[in-house]
Amino acid sequence: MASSTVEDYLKRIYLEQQRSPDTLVPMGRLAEAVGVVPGTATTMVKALADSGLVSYEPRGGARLTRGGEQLALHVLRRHRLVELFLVKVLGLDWSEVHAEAEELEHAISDKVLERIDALLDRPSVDPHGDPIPPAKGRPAPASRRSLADCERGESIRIARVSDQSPGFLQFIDRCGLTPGIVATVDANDPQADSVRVRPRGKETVTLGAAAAAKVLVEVA
Amino acid sequence: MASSTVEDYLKRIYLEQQRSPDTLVPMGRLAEAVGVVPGTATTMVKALADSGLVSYEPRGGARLTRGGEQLALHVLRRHRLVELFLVKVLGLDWSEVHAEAEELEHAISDKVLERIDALLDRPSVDPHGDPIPPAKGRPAPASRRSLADCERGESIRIARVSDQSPGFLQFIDRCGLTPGIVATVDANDPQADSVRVRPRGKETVTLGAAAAAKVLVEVA
DNA sequence: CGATTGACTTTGACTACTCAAAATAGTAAT
DNA sequence: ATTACTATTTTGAGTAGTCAAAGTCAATCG
Ligand SMILES: [Mn+2]
Ligand SMILES: [Mn+2]
Ligand SMILES: [Mn+2]
Ligand SMILES: [Mn+2]
Repeated sequence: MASSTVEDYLKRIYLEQQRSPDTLVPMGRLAEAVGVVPGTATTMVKALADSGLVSYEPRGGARLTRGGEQLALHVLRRHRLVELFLVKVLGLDWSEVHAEAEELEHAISDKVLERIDALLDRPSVDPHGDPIPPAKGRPAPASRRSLADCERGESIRIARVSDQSPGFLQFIDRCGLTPGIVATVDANDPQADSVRVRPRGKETVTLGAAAAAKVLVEVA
Repeated sequence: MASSTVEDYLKRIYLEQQRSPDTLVPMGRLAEAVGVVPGTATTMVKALADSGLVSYEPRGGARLTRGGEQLALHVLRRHRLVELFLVKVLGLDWSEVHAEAEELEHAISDKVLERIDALLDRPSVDPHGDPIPPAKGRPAPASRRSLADCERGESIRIARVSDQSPGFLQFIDRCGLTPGIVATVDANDPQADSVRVRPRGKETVTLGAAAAAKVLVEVA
């Protein structure tokens, strides 16, 4: 059985790998993501390599093996199903479920997970729009296009919000830019470093480029 | 924050204390209950004593302090609410929820616990008939009288089953002796070391004294 | 080329938890 | 009052995970 520490490392490596595919995840990045000092990450990754869960190149970085990826996806599946469950069944706010799921993802058995999946009617995305990995196999690739990449006049649908911090999620909520919503891009001025967007039926909002980059979209 | 290990020790001490009130819990008993060797329990209990959660008398045993008891009750509340939740909301069998709750009891936040409590409509007993400790204060004292203590002809109600092992619970289920059921005692022969009992609307069943002692009752 | 810099690795130490096995202290029996 | 038995405690060692700080590597820059 993988400890919850190991599960968190694998999940983190997976997510970092998604952000820049075909590259090794450097130890500094991983340490930052997991919340430890770099030396700790090095030590841990060497142990993971010994268990065959990652491959490790000294001074290069780490990459998940097939086995490590499967485990990471299983953790991610638990995390995201739990998040959706907390929102849909227990009525928590989408801004607070990430922290809850961070613990619960390690305590849910396969049996309970299956019940949750059934109760939610086999959902495919979590409250933040992130794809829920299937019980086996890889998840559908998620949108990589953000509001910051949109042209003026485009009509798009909000797909995911890639920042889990409660404050940002609450802000997005107030703007009405939650996943699923259709919106039109009123302006995108690189010089002004900002994007103006109008969610259907709501008022126009202006986001700085950094914020806009955290809101992923798909064609409406 | 108390680790899950600490939480389990405290819970175990509490439960052993319930079984024989006004006595210290000896280290052998505690070690057995927690699933470690006696030396480990001694070490741990000394650490708990240093944190003020238990009082410890060498070669006597341990007892919870007020603080330790509160923590133990909080863990027990989570454990039992989770059990009921798993049965009522996710449809698991009462014979399997104990093992699940053993993990989940350490991962549930106060907020989630409150939602579960509300969703279940502030229940007072878990699927095995054990009282759910209130958010603050002590739980109602549970019945201590067992089927083995009943007289022939008595009409009683099954209150709790004090053995959480799946096999025993499934057996009890088949007999129809689940908590809440009313039954009449057909015979209780100390010589035969067995009790015959007839659950309302079901067939008479015969239990050995040891099994009967694990089925707690109250006046019907 | 050599020096500087910044990321990475190594080392040593610490906390939390555990077991095996030896030492000890009561208790019970001779 | 010894002796024997049993529960408990102590000791020594090991695993998992972590940090601080010192050491190393390699890329970059003068
Ligand atoms: Mn986690
Ligand atoms: Mn999410
Ligand atoms: Mn537990
Ligand atoms: Mn129970």
